[in-house]
Amino acid sequence: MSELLKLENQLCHRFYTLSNAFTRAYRPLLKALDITYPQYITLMALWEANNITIAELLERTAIDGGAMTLILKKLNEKQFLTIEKDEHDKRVKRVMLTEEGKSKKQIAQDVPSQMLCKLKGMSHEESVQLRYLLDKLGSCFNADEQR
Amino acid sequence: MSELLKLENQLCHRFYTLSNAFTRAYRPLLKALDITYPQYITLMALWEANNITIAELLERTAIDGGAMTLILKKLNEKQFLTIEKDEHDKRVKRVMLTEEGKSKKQIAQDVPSQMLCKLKGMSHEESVQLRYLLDKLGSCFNADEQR
DNA sequence: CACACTTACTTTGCATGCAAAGTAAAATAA
DNA sequence: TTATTTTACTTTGCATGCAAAGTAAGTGTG
Repeated sequence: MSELLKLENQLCHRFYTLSNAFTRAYRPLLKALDITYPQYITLMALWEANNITIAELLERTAIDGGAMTLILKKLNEKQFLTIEKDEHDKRVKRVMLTEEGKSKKQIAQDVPSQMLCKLKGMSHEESVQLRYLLDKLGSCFNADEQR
Repeated sequence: MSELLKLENQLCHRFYTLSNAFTRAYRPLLKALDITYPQYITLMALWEANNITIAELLERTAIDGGAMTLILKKLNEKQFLTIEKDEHDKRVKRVMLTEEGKSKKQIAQDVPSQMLCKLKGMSHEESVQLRYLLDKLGSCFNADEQR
């Protein structure tokens, strides 16, 4: 019967489903900011560390490089940030939040708590445990990429 | 400093990252079958329950309806399955594996175990615990959608 | 029976994710 | 210094994911 091939037994399918569920759940919350979920991740990275290179942004967000080019283009059009070439190394581009981009952080403050409200079914201990296991799983993939 | 907005603290970002990591990790494993990850999920659903409606397939796989139309078209072109209208209700379409589609299950047997090899960092207990927590988290979203 | 409503899918427009190819510039080697 | 290689990004082609609109075919109502 090959239990191994049952959809119910696939860890990957749970991640697939949950990741999509998160993206859908964030959409209405991000509507006020007029941004998509990957754009939100990008902004979070910048609110934490402004004026970083695109390479650093890719590192922090784990977003695809090709996609990032478009995301930054969108966020630039929306006046959230500017992009400038590094003076010393013209291959490098630096991303900087505009005042407007910085100010959006205030509005975004409510987003995480609103999301947490949707997840009331989980206790604090459980979410801590989940986070631990997710990071452990993540390290498996990272270790794999090292080779 | 708003700890809440730090990328490091976002559960959603872990899911985003891990889900993408899974998709990338599966790609080389699925190359022998010449299918993508969502196509693999679709086939797994059919190997478990053949001759089901598209609605049932959407239910089981949690794949987007619009995407499923294209996925089934691809899998049909690859001779993995056929699609026929239901005799009694012409709105409904039934998906059936071809002999070739069924036979691919044998080749796919190895995929899950190969993936498990990549995740050797986790113990059995941990993966069981992880699965429990993922399902619990999933039920939060499902409960939310009921409204 | 005619009209409104619901279903089961498909189509469309937009935004990624991914691999691979392409480009410009900096670092190295010869 | 010139050729080679490496970097940091961008571009391209293909496959979804998502919301919303569209279509065809049953259902339910009066």
